[in-house]
Amino acid sequence: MTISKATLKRYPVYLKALRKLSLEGKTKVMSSELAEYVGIKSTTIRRDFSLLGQLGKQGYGYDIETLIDIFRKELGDNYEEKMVLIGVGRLGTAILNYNNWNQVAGEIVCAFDIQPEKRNSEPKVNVPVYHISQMAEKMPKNVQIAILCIPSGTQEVVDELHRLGVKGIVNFTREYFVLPEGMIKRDVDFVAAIQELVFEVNSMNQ
Amino acid sequence: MTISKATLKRYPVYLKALRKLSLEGKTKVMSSELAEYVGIKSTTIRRDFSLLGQLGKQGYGYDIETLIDIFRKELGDNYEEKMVLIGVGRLGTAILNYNNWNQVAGEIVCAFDIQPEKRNSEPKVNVPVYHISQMAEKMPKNVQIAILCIPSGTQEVVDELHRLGVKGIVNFTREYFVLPEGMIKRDVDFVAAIQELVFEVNSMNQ
DNA sequence: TTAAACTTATTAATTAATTCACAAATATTG
DNA sequence: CAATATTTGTGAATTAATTAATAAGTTTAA
Repeated sequence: MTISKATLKRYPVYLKALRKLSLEGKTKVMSSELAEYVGIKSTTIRRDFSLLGQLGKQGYGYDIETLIDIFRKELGDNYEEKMVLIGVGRLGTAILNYNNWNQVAGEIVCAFDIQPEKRNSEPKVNVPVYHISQMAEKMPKNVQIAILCIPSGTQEVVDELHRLGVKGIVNFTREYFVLPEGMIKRDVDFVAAIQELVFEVNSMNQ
Repeated sequence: MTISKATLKRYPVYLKALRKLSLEGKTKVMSSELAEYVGIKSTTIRRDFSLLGQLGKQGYGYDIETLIDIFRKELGDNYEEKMVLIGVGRLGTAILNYNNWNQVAGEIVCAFDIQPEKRNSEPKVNVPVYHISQMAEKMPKNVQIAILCIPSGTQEVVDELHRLGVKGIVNFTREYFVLPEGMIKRDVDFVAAIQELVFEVNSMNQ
């Protein structure tokens, strides 16, 4: 069975909401309740959930802890995915630190930059930083995901990552690049998000 | 005429690619060429473009500068949207600086934080920072969009923004909050992006 | 100048995603 | 314990988005 892209995008949203509800002391939730919480129709939620099994109980609802466990498993909390970060600038550093706070889908094990000495001397940088030209030698085994925070030279880096067997890219760069066959990426582009929002807000006005 | 959500999300992608092409010295582009570049089917591209008018010429293609002009106008480069940023931590500071680099859909005019004195003394913070309790007094006129980078207390801030007439939120927080009626938001959640990617990469493997 | 080769724009067809409607199961109440 | 009220899970129907097919306009080359 294959889960649709649209559904896949909603799972992290559900997990986030369920954690919040759990923190508030709730132990069960109905699809209609969750629907109001996350702004997704209850019937869509039930459909999405049902793809992972019969998670609920008729006349009752869903047990929050059970759901969280299932989503954690599905979304990777238990995969302990090893990741690398490329480009330890302000944004890259923000992400490295962010990584410590929360329950994330794995951990960043090392980073690459064109100024490794400088980066390594910064107290906020909490993983070893190697020169970007040493990716082939220094890339740890079984790294499937790279987080890209460099302002330029993206294509070369992506091609090298591909050669080294990296499968997925979380892309913070604004540069365009061609994604090699067999790789997957997710863009995290807040400038694009702002542009969309400006467009929508202004078309809402008139 | 109303443009679909899916199309709206692609416009910033096109703009980004067109700028890159322009920078490379190209002056015209065919939909099939652009398709390969951005990984979107050419027919989808033509359909998306056609919603904004007859932008191309049969047998020729599209003039890149014309397209860029049109997208800039549509996406807000010319709106000079005034925005505020809330939460001047590592991530917030990264965004403030990011804002300087690129052509963005407007500018961040001021920020709010719980430690305004500290933030104002940091050299990298290039806009005035006010205490978050002073939003009502210090919020500039005509701010429609707020960028949210706070780790907690989100709901209260969002409700206050709503009262102050802010229409759109670019949400970097991971906390869940209920979006007040009439507001729009865009989530920029790289943890969610990673989780999706982990899920997809691992289901790709087997 | 004309015909062949292209490329967009748009109608029609297809595929993907969402929502409806209701059966099946559970909980609650008198 | 029986009857009623809930709430999930899922086929069927609907709506949204993408892709195919092709008509109409441009360019190029002989």
